[in-house]
Amino acid sequence: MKYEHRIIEPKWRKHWEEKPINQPAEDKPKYYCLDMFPYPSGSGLHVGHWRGYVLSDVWSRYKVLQGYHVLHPMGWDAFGLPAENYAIQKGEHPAVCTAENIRNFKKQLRDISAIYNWDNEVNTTDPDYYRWTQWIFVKMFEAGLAYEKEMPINWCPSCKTGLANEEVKDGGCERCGTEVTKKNLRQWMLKITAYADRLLNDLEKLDWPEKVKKMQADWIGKSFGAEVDFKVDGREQSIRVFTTRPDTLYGATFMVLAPEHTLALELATDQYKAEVEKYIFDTSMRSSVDRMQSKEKTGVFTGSYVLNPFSGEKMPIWLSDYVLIDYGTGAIMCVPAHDERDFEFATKFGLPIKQVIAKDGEVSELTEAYTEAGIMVNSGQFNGMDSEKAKEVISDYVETQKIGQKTVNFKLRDWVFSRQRYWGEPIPIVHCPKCGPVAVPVEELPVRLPDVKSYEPTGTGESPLAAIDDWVNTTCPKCGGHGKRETNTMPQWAGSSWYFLRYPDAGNDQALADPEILKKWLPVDMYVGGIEHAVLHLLYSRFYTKFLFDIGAVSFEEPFTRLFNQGMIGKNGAKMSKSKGNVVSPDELVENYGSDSLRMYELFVGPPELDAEWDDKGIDGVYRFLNKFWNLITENIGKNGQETKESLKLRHQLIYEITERLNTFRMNTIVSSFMEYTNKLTDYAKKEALDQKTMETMLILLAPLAPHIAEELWEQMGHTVSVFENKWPEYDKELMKEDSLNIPIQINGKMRGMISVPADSAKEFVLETAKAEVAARLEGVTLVKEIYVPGKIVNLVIKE
RNA sequence: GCGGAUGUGGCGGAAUUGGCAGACGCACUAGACUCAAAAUCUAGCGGGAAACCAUGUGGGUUCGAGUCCCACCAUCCGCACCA
Repeated sequence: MKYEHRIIEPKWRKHWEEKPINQPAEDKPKYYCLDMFPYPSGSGLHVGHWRGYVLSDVWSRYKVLQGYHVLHPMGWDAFGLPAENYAIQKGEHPAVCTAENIRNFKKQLRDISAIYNWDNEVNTTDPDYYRWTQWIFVKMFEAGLAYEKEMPINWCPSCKTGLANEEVKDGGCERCGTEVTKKNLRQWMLKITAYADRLLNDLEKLDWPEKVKKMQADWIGKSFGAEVDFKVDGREQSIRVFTTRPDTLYGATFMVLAPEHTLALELATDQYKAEVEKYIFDTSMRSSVDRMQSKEKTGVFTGSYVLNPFSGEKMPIWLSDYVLIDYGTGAIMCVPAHDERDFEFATKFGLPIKQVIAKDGEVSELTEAYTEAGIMVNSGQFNGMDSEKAKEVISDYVETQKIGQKTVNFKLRDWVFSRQRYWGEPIPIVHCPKCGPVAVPVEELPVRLPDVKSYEPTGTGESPLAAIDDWVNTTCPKCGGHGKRETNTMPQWAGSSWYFLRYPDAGNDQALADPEILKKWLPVDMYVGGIEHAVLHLLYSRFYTKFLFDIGAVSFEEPFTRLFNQGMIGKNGAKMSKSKGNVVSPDELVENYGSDSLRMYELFVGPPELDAEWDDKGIDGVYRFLNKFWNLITENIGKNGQETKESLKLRHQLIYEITERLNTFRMNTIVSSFMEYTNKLTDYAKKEALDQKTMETMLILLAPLAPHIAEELWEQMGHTVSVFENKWPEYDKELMKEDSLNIPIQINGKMRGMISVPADSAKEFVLETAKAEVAARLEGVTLVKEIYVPGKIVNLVIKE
């Protein structure tokens, strides 16, 4: 007898839609389980997307059975480049394709019967939604956190838009891989750096994978040190550098400025002017990728000197592109003895190397930079001091001598927030010749995205919106005079940085969400999604949440309490993608095997946090299992089996296995446990019919994984309410115990036999039985030691 | 270069955290059923004739190591001149 997934799955899908399993109740605690929402692409969902969605659905259903009222919503990250590019390619308006794609995605999502709260659906392109995306921007503008700046930014020549630093990977565009160039553009920036410390410090509160926390911490890149002024020889001017190693100040023998440094040209003496000019020009022509790849040091001497405030020595000033203009002060003091890069530079250009830290206080011939801590030498009054201590002492000294100050530096840069593309939220700003940039009053939001004839990117640094004169020209909200609308749009991240706040109160037209409702549901208890957003979406969302906390719009500072990153699914050794032609669509699998089988295979394919290889044959295994399971239960319904010691034991062992593995997110082993125990119970059922309670327990445990089959069998057992009305069963360790134990016997750590003894046997008895079992091997040897680990193993140590 | 993760049969992977390595499944082999095939069922399935050898390699700790420690190799990921 085969189970008919084509009949029972639609039946229960319909049933759950009419009577949701996840009913609110006064006394139920809340649980907010969230998936990273997809952008609705034209190719639909593939089995890789399903993996995360199945995980979160299993988790949600488990939480329902544990008595929580679960919020498990879904929505659409529908603005942005992918949607727009797809629309351009199809020659349809993005709004049209997006709506169509959403319909398709929704149908697919329904097919796994994920218990999404569709009443709470959000769509970032809905004006009722992006009204609040714009509202947040206005609030940031009012707080001085959104500002305009003209500066060289990362520009993708293929996407024809500016990018945030976070969107550049290996010198290429995060979306399309095209090499990023620099372009001088007027930009809207968000001052995420104002939150650097909080974004860093609060990481420790989060139950997130260490890897993601570390990636964010490295991205924020906080380092402690000092800024120190070096007087230019023969001038009144001085140059400020940042260093994390004030302990090496005595060893600074030269200085290097970034070629873009404002003083670079000015410092060049007549003799060196031409060379300096050439170097500055050459550097400006090099691409960032080129600069990144060749680490061979280049540089040029300016002819000028600074004076080392500690040693008093004259230090030549050089220019080199290994010094970055946008970190620290764009100038460094060079200590070749104790910094690898400086050592390389000094060696190449024949600059002096002066050791000021030595391992044991003994100066030695350096063949490479000594970068570790040690004892101070050649450092005047600080000689003999531990260098770690000297960091502190010399920093203090710098401050008291008023030649600098202790400083903290971050790698994090402000967020380039404007995009020169059509399909995004208009930035709600009017440029007034008299008042400057003025925010559109919040009661006039949303600023709707107008229709436009050509929504293709212009590539000029202007967005397509700039071509719509009657939209661009407007009145200044402040003075009523003529003004022009901002024509840049927001990046895709704008809508996704706060969507999790909208779900619990998706229809609210008074605020982004009701504070009381937010208080109830937020923060998100479990957030499931891919690792690719480690420093993009996840950092931006944390920043938005902290800002909204500061203006009193929300009452918590971190949006996602727990994060789980599922691994990617690949095929033929590659990530699934349309271009590689290795995409496996779930639709056919649902049709042929049913959603229960697909769900279980998604779990069974491998440890959820690791990447996995899709095996087309693999789903056969879980399909066979579900058939076996079906047969086992249907054959035992109505047989009136009685509970036995054996069935009670197996039942409690099963509850234990499933519960513990669920709690630790070892989903692949849940499926194997289920298979194992189904095999055991099938053997058992050959002798003795399964009792009611055992069968019911099996169904409740299976329900989160394979809800349709569990629900159907539950009904066939005679129940009239859903299997999800049950409480998750509990196990009793006493009842799990075996009557007899199989104890392996080792001699000198090698397996030599096996005995079976009653579970409560005394040590002496076990050892005697064990020795009798391997008696032949004990003849003529000395027994040195007898080890018995209760219930586990016997090891006899002998000497020949 | 720096940092992190991973490494177990033909394949995906288990191993109660130091105690029977290879659970569970895929693939494969043989048998049953069938005119035949599919499906299903039964049995087998790391290597070796065996003693034994096997968890990337080499050491170490331990009565006992896939698990702990040291060194190395390979693969993947992140960062990449951040002073």
